[in-house]
Amino acid sequence: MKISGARTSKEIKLINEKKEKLKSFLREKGLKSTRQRDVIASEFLKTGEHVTAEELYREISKKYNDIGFTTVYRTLKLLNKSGLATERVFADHLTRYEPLSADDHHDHLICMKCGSITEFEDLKIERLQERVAEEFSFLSVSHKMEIYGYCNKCKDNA
Amino acid sequence: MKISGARTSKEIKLINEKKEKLKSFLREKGLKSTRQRDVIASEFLKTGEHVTAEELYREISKKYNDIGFTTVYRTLKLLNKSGLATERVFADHLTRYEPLSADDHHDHLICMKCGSITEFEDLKIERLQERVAEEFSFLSVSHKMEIYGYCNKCKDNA
DNA sequence: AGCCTAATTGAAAATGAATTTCAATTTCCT
DNA sequence: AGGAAATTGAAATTCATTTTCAATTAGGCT
Repeated sequence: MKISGARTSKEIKLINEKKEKLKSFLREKGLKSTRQRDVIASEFLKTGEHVTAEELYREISKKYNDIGFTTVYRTLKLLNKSGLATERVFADHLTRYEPLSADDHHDHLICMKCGSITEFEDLKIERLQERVAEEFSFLSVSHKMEIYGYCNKCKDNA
Repeated sequence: MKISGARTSKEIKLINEKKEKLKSFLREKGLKSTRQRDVIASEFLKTGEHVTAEELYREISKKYNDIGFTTVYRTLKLLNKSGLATERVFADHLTRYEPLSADDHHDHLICMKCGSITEFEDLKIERLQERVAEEFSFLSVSHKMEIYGYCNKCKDNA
């Protein structure tokens, strides 16, 4: 999990934009900006990965000892509602969150041995999905696609 | 849930073939054929739907009052291992099972309002998925794809 | 700056699906 | 039929998720 480390100024700018978006969302809904929400959003946006509430909580606990699991859990739900995160459930049944940008529609390759999750995006597949939905007169809102198997590292040992 | 009702002789034949396949699997593994397993497999294969263990248990309870939930649960796991069922988790986090034929690779359209699940199959998408896997030197075993949105009935009321 | 109300926090409890335990029962091999 | 091994089902357990509730905090309003 990539929590900290060097970051380009572009990445930092994006994160700050997202944090502003969260603040607007809170103001709009009459909710409050708190230190906890700020810390959790920052750490979450920095990970860029598919974290569970538990994982993010443990990571945050290393730096802050006064932020509880429940708050991390609730803040992730909040980020989801505000459009900054998506909630996903893979085959292990755990709820994972990942930062979401408006125009990003990626899918996942999931290694059944080491559990690594690799993202990919394929516009042709997207278009075919839209066509399928049309065919069934279905109004598509979102989709998910996962390919399960063995990653490059694990397939040799399997 | 389509549990009973008129069935073509072709459907009946297919179900019987699958039940034979289960028996071979049990024999092969040194496991036992029991009345419960037979009833559960029959009812499950007849549904042809995406049932949870709970749903199938309730359905079976209408006819049989001596088959427990645990046995239904365990038999579904067994059917999964024997290749007669697949286990799937959709966005509601529940584990669902559906009868599986060797050459059937379908995906799902899931209505976010009424919860209806429609199957579809698209060979072009399949091929593109394989191509993506190759690109990442990933050995693909299975995939799942779900399109979430509103079905024909629900989209008008939404 | 202080007040006040509503929102937030976090520990603990509750929920609920999935899984395991265990004693009684059943299968099926010999 | 006899016996070892597998199966069953009720109940207990596990574990992630969600809710509860009393104490705390944010931020609009004087």
